Amino acid sequence: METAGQTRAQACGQLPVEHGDFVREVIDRVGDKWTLLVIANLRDGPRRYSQLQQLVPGISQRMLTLTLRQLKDDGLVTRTAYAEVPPRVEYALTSLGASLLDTATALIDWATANHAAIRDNRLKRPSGRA
Amino acid sequence: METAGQTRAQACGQLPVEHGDFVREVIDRVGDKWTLLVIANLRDGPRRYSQLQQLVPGISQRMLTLTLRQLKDDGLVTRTAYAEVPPRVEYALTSLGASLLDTATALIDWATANHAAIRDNRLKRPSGRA
DNA sequence: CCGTATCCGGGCTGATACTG
DNA sequence: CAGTATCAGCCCGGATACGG
Repeated sequence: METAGQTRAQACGQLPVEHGDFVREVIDRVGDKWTLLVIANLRDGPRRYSQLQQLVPGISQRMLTLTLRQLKDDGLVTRTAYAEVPPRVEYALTSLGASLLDTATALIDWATANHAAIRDNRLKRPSGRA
Repeated sequence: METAGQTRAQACGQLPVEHGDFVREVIDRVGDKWTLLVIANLRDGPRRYSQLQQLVPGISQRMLTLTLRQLKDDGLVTRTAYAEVPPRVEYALTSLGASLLDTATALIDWATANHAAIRDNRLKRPSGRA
């Protein structure tokens, strides 16, 4: 289907924004409330469930589980369960997940660098915002 | 809450993922359904309202307006209305918006390059997902 | 320790209709 | 052309309680 489609899409030097469908599908995933943060926290290697819960401040068990499962289903992380007495489960990025890590990091960096400016602007130009 | 607790959480040259708050606030904005696509479509210069509506396939008037207004409030785009007989309004990226463009483009590129792989993985490893 | 299941509310979203 | 207004639906996401 799209194996060759995307190749020629950007042949003109433009961004392949035209396939809003694919992009939105992925952005919707990546751009949801926690995914990016979880991925970013796996940058330094495998993490345990409880570790991630601490690393991502406000996340609930439900959301962590859901995010992790989704990530695993999408092939971005691996899940390894050790059948030990105190159960231990580790999550790690796959190569696919790692490839997203760069972009994710960039986005987080941008957010960190510019969130103050955004807030500032938002206060200055109230055009009906809540 | 976590007002002071997270501030000193890092300090070792790591990514500032610890400020999940700011990051999430921005990611939530940027990562919503349409923002990224709209921004990407402003890469080549100012666009008119109706142009954007065509450029972003499935977007509704409501969502385009909302996204645009939000973007304007956040200082990522400018809105210029020309008092002409057929009303004309143009939207353009600010420097702040342009600085996000790089990252946005990277994310879109990633999505374009890997959406097939993700779909593939999703079909192969059903752990309860559709 | 690592999840899962259920309840439930809020906000985002789309469709439609109307205005300057 | 470029919005605004309203309504109804759906999914996200948090809290809680329970299972392996």
